[in-house]
Amino acid sequence: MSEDILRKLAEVQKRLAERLVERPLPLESVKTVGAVDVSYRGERARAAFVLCSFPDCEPLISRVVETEVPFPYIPTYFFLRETRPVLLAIGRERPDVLLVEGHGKAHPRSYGLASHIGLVLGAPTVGIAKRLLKGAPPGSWVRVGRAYVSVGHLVDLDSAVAIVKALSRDGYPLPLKLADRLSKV
DNA sequence: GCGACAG
DNA sequence: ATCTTGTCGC
Repeated sequence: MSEDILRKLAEVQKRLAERLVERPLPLESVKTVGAVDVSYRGERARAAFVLCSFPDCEPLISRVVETEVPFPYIPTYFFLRETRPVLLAIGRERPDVLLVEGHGKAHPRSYGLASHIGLVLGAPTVGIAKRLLKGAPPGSWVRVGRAYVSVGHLVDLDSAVAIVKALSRDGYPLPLKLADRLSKV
């Protein structure tokens, strides 16, 4: 992937970031939560989606899909690689809020995978990552157990943190652990 | 040469 | 993420 292309993609990320909306998502309005994670087998990606009740995390629906991944993994351009498998796994399901394995606003250009998925679906998303990215804006994330939480779309950080805290089991959101396990079968 | 490195 | 054995610690 050429430097020129990446430079242009970076500009696209900055432009799309301006369209993200941050607003409260009352816990009382959250009845279901979704989670997506992706694993790899060579050139193939295996994405798993799990729909759970909130906040008790009872699994309601799950789906596992496998697809080609045309893009390599490039830090801060992660969305290029995982958008397709993630969207295929989600299908037509529309949880009240979706947890995505990867950063949201906690990104050098405030536009991680969780932000992109939220914008594409026009649905509330929260970014969850195990490690912090260097250029993340100060105050764009909060640590909940082992997870770094940041806003994706249609939710604010306070709401995102409250939601993740309610789903956290042994230091990590349970729905994501379920999706992670499913993707690795 | 040095630092950074979501998954 | 994935490749991979034993090993340290609670």
